Amino acid sequence: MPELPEVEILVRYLRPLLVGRRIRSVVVLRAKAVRPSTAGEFADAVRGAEIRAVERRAKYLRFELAAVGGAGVRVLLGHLGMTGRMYLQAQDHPRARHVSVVFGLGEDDWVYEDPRQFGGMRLGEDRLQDLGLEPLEESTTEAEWAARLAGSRQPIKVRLMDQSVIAGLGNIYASEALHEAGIAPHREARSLKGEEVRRLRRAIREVLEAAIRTGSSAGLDFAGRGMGDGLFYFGRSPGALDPVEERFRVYDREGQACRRCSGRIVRSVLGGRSTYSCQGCQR
DNA sequence: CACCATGTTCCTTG
DNA sequence: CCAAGGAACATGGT
Repeated sequence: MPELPEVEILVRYLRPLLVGRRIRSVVVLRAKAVRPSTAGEFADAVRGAEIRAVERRAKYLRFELAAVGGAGVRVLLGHLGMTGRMYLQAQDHPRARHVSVVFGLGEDDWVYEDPRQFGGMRLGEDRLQDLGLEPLEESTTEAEWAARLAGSRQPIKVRLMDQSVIAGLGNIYASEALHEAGIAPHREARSLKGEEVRRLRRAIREVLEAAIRTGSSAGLDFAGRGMGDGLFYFGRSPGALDPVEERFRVYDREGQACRRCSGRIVRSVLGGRSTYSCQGCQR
């Protein structure tokens, strides 16, 4: 479930369910999920704390925990990797196969599940240190964006996926944003004109906001057995439109026609990742 | 069996 | 120092 919009949607779902609750128990089923802490250290640090805030930074979930005595605030970061999910469910509910950590909240459990185990939870917020611009942050300036892209000979798409440059875009939305901006993904970052940087910045914002809107209004089933598109956990009724087809303009649409110009959508590989773009309207 | 997958980190090579 | 490429992580879908 992992790029910025999916994390934002998850944070909005979790926040009202978690803020004000106390973590009564912690069960670490996969030690790897809480590295570098040991399972014991992690559980001891979190048990008894009250959840004060649930936020997002880039693709990270950020939880503020207040210790029992109200002493200090501790930060817990979550990253979903490629397949991580989080949800609340009744305490006596049968546990899914790849659950990594269960936080007991009393009536129900806050569950972190991750089949591929590329994600994890960790104490402290060191990981936020080297992140680049937050794309939806209004206060970032045109000049900051331009400076981040100037000078680099890397393909613009690779640059967009570098979390120390702009934080939160992943493989899907990098392709989508470049299509929206009409810029070819293989272009050298430093070759973009001021006007193109402006367009790209706006396109990124639009694509991310549109994805958040779509997910927010989709009636997602966070705890369900994902039978949907692998991004959101839609239950899809037979004959219903494919949500991927509806939401993406280029991603995973190789060989199909562009909805904007009818050009061919092609797949290429940049930075080792599948990249989709329209031959007609991206240059 | 082969290949692909929303991410990040580490290592090697140039 | 930068950049590029590959492998690794672990599991599931087609």
